[in-house]
Amino acid sequence: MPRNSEDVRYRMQIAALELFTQNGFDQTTAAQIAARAGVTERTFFRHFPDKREVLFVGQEILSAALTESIRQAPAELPPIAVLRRAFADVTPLLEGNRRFSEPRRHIIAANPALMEREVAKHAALVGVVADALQKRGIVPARAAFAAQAGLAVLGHAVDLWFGKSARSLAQCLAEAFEELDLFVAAAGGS
Amino acid sequence: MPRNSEDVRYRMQIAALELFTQNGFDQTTAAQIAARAGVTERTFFRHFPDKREVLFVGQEILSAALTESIRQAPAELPPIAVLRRAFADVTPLLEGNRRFSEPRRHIIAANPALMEREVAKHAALVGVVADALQKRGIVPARAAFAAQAGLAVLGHAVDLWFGKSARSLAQCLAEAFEELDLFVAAAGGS
DNA sequence: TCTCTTTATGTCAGCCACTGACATTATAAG
DNA sequence: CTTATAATGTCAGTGGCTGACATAAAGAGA
Repeated sequence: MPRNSEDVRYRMQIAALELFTQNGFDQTTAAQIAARAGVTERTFFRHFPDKREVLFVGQEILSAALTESIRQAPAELPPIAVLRRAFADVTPLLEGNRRFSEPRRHIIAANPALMEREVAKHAALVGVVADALQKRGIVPARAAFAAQAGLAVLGHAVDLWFGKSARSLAQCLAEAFEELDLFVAAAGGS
Repeated sequence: MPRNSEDVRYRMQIAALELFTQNGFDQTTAAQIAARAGVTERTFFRHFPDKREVLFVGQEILSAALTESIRQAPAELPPIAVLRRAFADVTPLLEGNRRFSEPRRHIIAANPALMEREVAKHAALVGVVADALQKRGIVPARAAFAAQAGLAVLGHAVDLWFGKSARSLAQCLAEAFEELDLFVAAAGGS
């Protein structure tokens, strides 16, 4: 019965990426994005609660995927191993989205309001992951800490991946976890 | 030569707190705040870059005070001790602002857009503190970690302080640091 | 093929956050 | 009592975002 709503949504995301890259976020109006996608401004705001959110829809998919992987992990695994596994599980998802997430990064980094939203989304993701760990019986404080540290590692891995190297995301993840190990080992000193 | 600009700014902050508490953030217009302070909407936006910011001006003072205390701390102190000292230094500042920070908390907690700003400000504060620690010769990774952990302790202390107890902020800080010690000691197990 | 129903979209009016440009006041220095 | 300076007032305008109602697309059933 419904129209092809997914398609419209996708076209608006693409249009937004193009326009934001060309002219910047502030210089692009919601009406322009909608027009390029062949719809009306009103339709834009029916799909996205605000103009910024057109850049952050993928985050929820990642959030759900991580939660699911954590839920299904073997019961005997310690928190860090659970996260390692979860990150490996979402690797294809992240790799498939690189085309979009790379310009997205530049757009966000260039705009304070978008940085604000990004930070908030990150905090929310940390909370979701911490909750998922808690449901495995891990005490809240340790779950929160593991979530924070784990997502820091994931973020670092993605940073490496977006660097000019040709390494795969899986390799970058392995490197990032190794750096964490080195850091923890070195901290034994003081 | 200038008019009493500080006074106007202060009146707008008070007016905003009152109106936000009474009617909520979204239901209060910038023009209403300005009118209650005896000025124009335009003047409001000359003092605050946006409507939310009227609730976040104190943050910069705290940020500056912390940075200064960290800079002046004895060279031999380890990061956590530096932060402990800095938090003690800003205790009177925080205690003097309790009248405002308490309603502020409720207003912010009730509004997602304000929570977003709060999270961003917190992240910025962590960055500033980490920088200040770095300038004392602490390596970036450890400085960032100490800043994050330290501000978590401070936040927890303030949470305790805002609880229904009659404890002083200094007492709450001591308790929060003790909890950190216990947590670290317990983590020795795994 | 023709309804009929459901859902997405179009249209329109309107509020409010925020800004630029220029005029006007208050304050303190002389 | 001037006068220079910084703060405020005034006004018009843009754009984000919303509610209400009308319209169009697409599938289900006759």
